[in-house]
Parts: sequence; C-alpha cells; structure tokens
Amino acid sequence: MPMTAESKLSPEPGSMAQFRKAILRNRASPGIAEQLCALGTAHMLAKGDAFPPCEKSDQLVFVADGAAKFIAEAEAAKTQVLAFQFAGDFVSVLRRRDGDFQLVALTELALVAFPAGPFLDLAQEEPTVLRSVLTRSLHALHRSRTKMLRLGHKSARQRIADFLVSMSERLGGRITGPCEITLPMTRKDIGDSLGLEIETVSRQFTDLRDGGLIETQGRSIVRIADLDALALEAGQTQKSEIHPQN
Amino acid sequence: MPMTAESKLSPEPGSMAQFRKAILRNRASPGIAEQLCALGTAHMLAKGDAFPPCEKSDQLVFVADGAAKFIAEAEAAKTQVLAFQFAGDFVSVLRRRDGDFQLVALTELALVAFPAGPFLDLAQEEPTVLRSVLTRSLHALHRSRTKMLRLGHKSARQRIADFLVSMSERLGGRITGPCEITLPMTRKDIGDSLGLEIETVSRQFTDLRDGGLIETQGRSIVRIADLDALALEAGQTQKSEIHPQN
DNA sequence: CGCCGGCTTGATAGACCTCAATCATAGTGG
DNA sequence: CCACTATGATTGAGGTCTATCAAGCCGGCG
Repeated sequence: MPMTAESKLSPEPGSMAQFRKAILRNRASPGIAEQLCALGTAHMLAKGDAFPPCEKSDQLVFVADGAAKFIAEAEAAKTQVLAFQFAGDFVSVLRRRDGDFQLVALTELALVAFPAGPFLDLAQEEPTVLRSVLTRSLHALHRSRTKMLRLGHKSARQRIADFLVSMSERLGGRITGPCEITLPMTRKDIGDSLGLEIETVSRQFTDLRDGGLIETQGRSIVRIADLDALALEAGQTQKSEIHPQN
Repeated sequence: MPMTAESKLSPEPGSMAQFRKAILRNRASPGIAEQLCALGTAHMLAKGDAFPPCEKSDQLVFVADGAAKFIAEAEAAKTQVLAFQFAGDFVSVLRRRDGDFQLVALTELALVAFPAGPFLDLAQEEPTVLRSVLTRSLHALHRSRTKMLRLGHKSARQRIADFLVSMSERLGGRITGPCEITLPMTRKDIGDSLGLEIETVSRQFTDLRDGGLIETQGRSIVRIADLDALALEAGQTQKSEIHPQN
C-alpha cells in the first residue's frame, strides 16, 4: 500500500508542455507564459498516492495524464468521492476547515500544481488565461450540479446507468451506440461517488448484465451494448419493466 | 398562481446600484463599469415567478434582493433544488440540453441579468472584475461540493440538521449559539434540495422539536437553541442516543 | 501455484418512500 | 372583523429499497 510519498518517479517533463497546450494555448504572451509555468511544480504520483501530501494553501492542479479521484473525508472511514478527474482537467483544491479535500491517483498520475493566489495574480495580467480558467470552473460547477441531480431523487439502478453513460463520454469519447471502457476505479470508489454501498453497486452491475445492457470482462472492462438504452435507463425508467403494455 | 410573466412590478432601479457595489466595487474603471451595466437588464419577480421565462443563451444573474431557488427539472414533476440563492449572490444559469435550469423566486425578487458571453468579453478588459467573478464561481463550486457531501452518505436527520445550520449562517449570520431564522422556502423545497420527501422533512422537524433542539412558530420561523448542538447532530451523530453509557 | 484484496451473492433489518387522512396556516371575501 | 377556503404541514400505516452483516468467489500478482 503506497503512502503519501511522491515515490521515486521522475517528474515527467511532458506535463508542463501539456499544461501550456491545454490552458495557455497560444493565448498568453511568452513572457507571462514563462512566469506562469515557473509557478507550477510537476509531480508524478503512483497509484494510490494522495495530493497534496500536506498543504497550507489553496492549490490549482492540472492533470496531465492518468486518472484520479477527488475526495473529501466526511468522517471516520467515510470518504465521499466528489468527482473523477482525467487528463486535461484543471482542478481547484481548496483547503477546508473540517478535513481537507484530496486528489488520489487511480492510475499512475502526472500533474502540475500551482499555488492559487499567485497563479491568479499573474493570470490577471493575461485576461484570456483568466477567462479560460473561469470557463473551466463554470463547467466544473455545471458537472457538479448535474451530479447532484443524480444523487438527488434517483434509484441505485439509475445512478449506476448514469455513471456508465458519463464515463463512456469521458473515457470512451462516445455518447451513443456501443462502447467499451476500462474503469480505472474500484466498485468502492464508484459507490463513494454515487452515495451507494459496494454491495449495491455490485448488484446493479449484475442486474444490468442479466438485463443484457452491459457485458463485463474482468474487474474493469465494461462493454455497453447501446448507450442510448442505458441513458434511457438512467433517465426516467422507474418501474416500466413492471408495467409493460400487456 | 403567478405565471412566468414579469408582472407589473417596476424594475427596481436600486438593483443595478447594488450590483455595482457588490461586483464592480471600485475595481473597474468608470468606462468599463458603464458598459458592463449597460449589458444588464434589471428584473423584478413576484413570488413564484421563474427566470429565465424563455432563454436561448447562458446568463449570469446577480441577485439584488430577496430569496430564490435554483432548480433543474429532473423529469416529470421531479424537480431538484440545486441551491438556494440570496441577496448578493452571482449565479451562472447555463442552458442544458435536457431541460433547463431555472431560478424561481421564493419571495419578491430583484435581479440583474447579463448575457454570459458579452459580459465575459467585456470583463476581460478589466481583469479584476473577471477575477472577482472567478473567485465567486470557485466558491459556488465549493458550496456545491460541500452539499454533495450532505447528499452522499448522510441520514435524513443529519441532512436537516446540516440544512438548518447552513441557513442560520446565510440568513441569520450566525454560526454558533442560539439563532432565529425565517425560512423563505416550503418543506417541499427543502426536500427537493436534500433529496428527501416532504413527509420525511416534516417528521425530522418534529423529531428535532421533540428533542428540544429547535422550536418552530408558524410554518417559517425556526428558533435554534444551540447551533453547536445542531452542528454536532449534522456531523457524526448516528445512533449515539441509542447507546448511552448505562 | 497460492495468496490477498476486491468482488459477488445471500439473508435480514431498518430507513425512507408512498398512499391516505387530518390539521394548521395564511390569504380571501363577505 | 370574522368565517371560509385552499394550500401547505403533520401524522399514521404499510411497502420497498438499500444498508448491513456474513459467507464464499474470483482475478490479478507475487
């Protein structure tokens, strides 16, 4: 079990380049771009490692490669997964009073971390960059709210179906038709993300498999026969299978 | 039952002034400030009215006075309250594919609406304003995530207690000791916000009253004896009252 | 090949939802 | 000013879904 040490993995130099490409694009003047990059430190985390290991200030984190879960400790041994993050995401990790947020690597993870204050001070010099960050944070807010819809009034079946649909979009890049994805997270992570217990997650996978909506191979590979059918399941199917028109 | 018409209420001229004070402060140069304000249109909504009545583009909305619920239609007759908004809040109302977000007035409501694109284009000229908007959106994201914690692994009792604590902070301005608040929302709104049914909400209020933690007067007035005790209830008390040390 | 951690499956209990009826409150009109 | 009415809130009974507890079962890794 890896601890919160940043291992002996070399801080992948490509990470910073990806940050330039994704966030700075060609929006920032070379001078400012250099200064922004100088603020960041690249990290390489092994599966299971947490970031920040220990932190006193707010951080902005760019995920260059890999997958991570963004978690909050609710109370003793009760963690809540707030979001899954993948390559290209720009996450704001604020410190909290009651137990902090953490970014935990699900796979080998390349990231670049910036102190929030200085980064924003500097970005102010280059409004296009600031706006890009704003746009991303508005999208994150949108996703967070959409996720709240899932947690609100939905059954376990609906939550899992919805989860698979959104993972297909983010991991498989597909929103319709068939799709095969390799889930980087465990059943427990999925449960913590959807407000379900691990057993319930497992049962729903079994039911979806029995219903012919998905196939599974090993622990991680999920083949979805038809994303539209799954989306329908996630959307409004409550007990329609109990009331067929006969 | 008021429809989504903006009534015959006069568009309170003070709204724009409040917007200047809260968002522009003295950060923007007079020229830009004028242009920003020119983009906005002030509205006055009666209790129950919805905004936007019909909309094709993303909006940024400043709440000048009153209380509102920010909702999303999950499906037929299943609405989810994503957040409650009060005077001073700056909300981003994005359009969605599957049923849009709406801001619904809980009291008489004064607001100023801006088209998101043009507003941000202009704000880019004045980075301090853009940053202020960013900071607010990061805070909204933080609140949204904190709220997800509530919806995640918490019991009805804990959710209601937590709701009352956070309303005391936002409405009563208190985070400790006793507090009296007047809730602008119905039991149904509270339920839609926490993922609970109206009956469950009611039962929890009754239980809290029986437990001496709160007093109620009429439908809306809640007197909290001790916010710290209530926060404890929201935090980790699971079944501690079932296991006293005897 | 054998172990360990994660996953699946089963049985049970409890929390919350649903349906149904009554009550209270706040707004309305006589 | 008071009675009336409609809407929201409360209370009760019963059912469903999910959490919890308890075994086994795989799958990946040494």
